[in-house]
Amino acid sequence: MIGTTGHDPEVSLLAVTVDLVIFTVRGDELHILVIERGNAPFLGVMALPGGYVRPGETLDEAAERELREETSLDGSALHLEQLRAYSEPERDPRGRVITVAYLALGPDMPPPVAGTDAREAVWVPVASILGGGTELAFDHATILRDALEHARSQLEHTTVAARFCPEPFTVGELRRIYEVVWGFKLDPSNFRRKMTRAEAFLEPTGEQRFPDVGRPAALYRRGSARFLVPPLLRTAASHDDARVHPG
Amino acid sequence: MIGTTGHDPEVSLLAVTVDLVIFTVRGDELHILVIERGNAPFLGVMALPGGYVRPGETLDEAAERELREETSLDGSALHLEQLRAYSEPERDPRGRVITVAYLALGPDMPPPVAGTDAREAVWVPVASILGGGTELAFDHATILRDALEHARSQLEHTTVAARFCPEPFTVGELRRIYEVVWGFKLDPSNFRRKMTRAEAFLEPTGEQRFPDVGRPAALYRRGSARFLVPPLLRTAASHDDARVHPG
DNA sequence: GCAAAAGTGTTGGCAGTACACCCATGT
DNA sequence: ACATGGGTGTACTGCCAACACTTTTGC
Repeated sequence: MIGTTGHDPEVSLLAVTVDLVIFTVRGDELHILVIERGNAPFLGVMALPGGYVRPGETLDEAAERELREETSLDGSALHLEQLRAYSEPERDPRGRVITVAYLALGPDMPPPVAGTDAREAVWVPVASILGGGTELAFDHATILRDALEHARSQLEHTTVAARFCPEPFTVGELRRIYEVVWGFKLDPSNFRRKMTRAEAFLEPTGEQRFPDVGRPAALYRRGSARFLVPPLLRTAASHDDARVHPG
Repeated sequence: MIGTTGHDPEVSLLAVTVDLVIFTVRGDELHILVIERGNAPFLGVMALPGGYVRPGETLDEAAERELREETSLDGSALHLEQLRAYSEPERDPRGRVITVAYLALGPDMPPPVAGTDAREAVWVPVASILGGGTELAFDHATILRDALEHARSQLEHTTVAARFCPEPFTVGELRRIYEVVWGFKLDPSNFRRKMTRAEAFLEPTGEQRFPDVGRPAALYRRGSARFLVPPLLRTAASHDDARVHPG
């Protein structure tokens, strides 16, 4: 059915963009990097950073390029991963544009650069977007919801949570990442047991950090493992109460 | 950095295709549907079914259309899910073509249609491709590997395995799906316990099936649940061997 | 024909493990 | 206040045994 001529298929060309969902943990809230649009449509509305894929580059390269432009951090410092493609014909009022969404996780970063291009980038709490306090352009709210669920799931089975922590870090800091992303408290004792028993997840430095208050905490670096075995599952029991973000 | 004119961004248009990894279980082997290419490049080489995305349709619609054309089954009978995009500039020798891969799971289907278009579709054991016995065009072998790993992971956490079974089906048939896709034996007792206890996974019909040999088995239909809680994990212990009972 | 064996599905029990929950202690 | 460590009861699961139901085989 493709190519009714039987010779040259009816190749339709599409505009392709990449859009980035860049998560970080600031304070006790999950944040995402958004830009204020400087052009129509959605002039002045917040949107995910992104841009068109250039002829010679892969999608991964385009995502890394956009990430560098927005955060002035090289991709090696962050976890960057393709999410999925979004292709609703009406998702962009200018015409047919499909986008490939990427998920990026990183430690709390320096204030985003705003000088190199006309767009102003800001960190916004994810809760204020999902709660309706901040609108996102296009279908970017849908992409954000998918990215959040994917990130929450990734924390169960992989070691990416450590990418949120500047090295070296304590077990308590890593636990706070889980609590902020998942939205509920974890038992410190059980968490420590699982994390330290997981093979090649946490690599002890032998040093300690002395906080303003409380017992000193052992410091760790990221290990070589990419998967967390056994996984740390979000069980039904975990959701009981103790929401980090009530209301 | 996008749009050096500051007004009209340098929009590059790309050819976009969808490619389908259609899995089914035939006998005791996992099979995939492939077509023999009728045009250059890779003339005569096996490839994943797929085709160009048309201007008005979403990627999902394009994937469903290709699926219908190749299997003469509507999408409602199969599980169809987007995998990810592949975008290496050199993946297609004709020029820049990015593809979005889809994963389809379904019961053993009627012989694929070969008359409507010039392409001949055949079921091939996955093992013969991964083992090197059958070559695939483009980067389709990579896509297949990714799809297989994704399918294996999906069986752990979701109820998609039941999509391989024509209704009604027995617990033993469902267990064989897991064994074939994962490649090792499962304990019948434990498997039954987990599956029947999972909420809304298996819906008893009250009927029985009388096999050629052995005790009659209770028949079930797919329940409404989409996720399998608690998950059925591929633990290290499960990989022991292909034997049910050691010794 | 009848008994035994073989093959598959189903049920239940036992033991080891993992985890949620709680408590204790160090700094 | 927080990190760390340990202990206990419960739930889950791997392993195993027994039983149920049917067909096939042997005599």
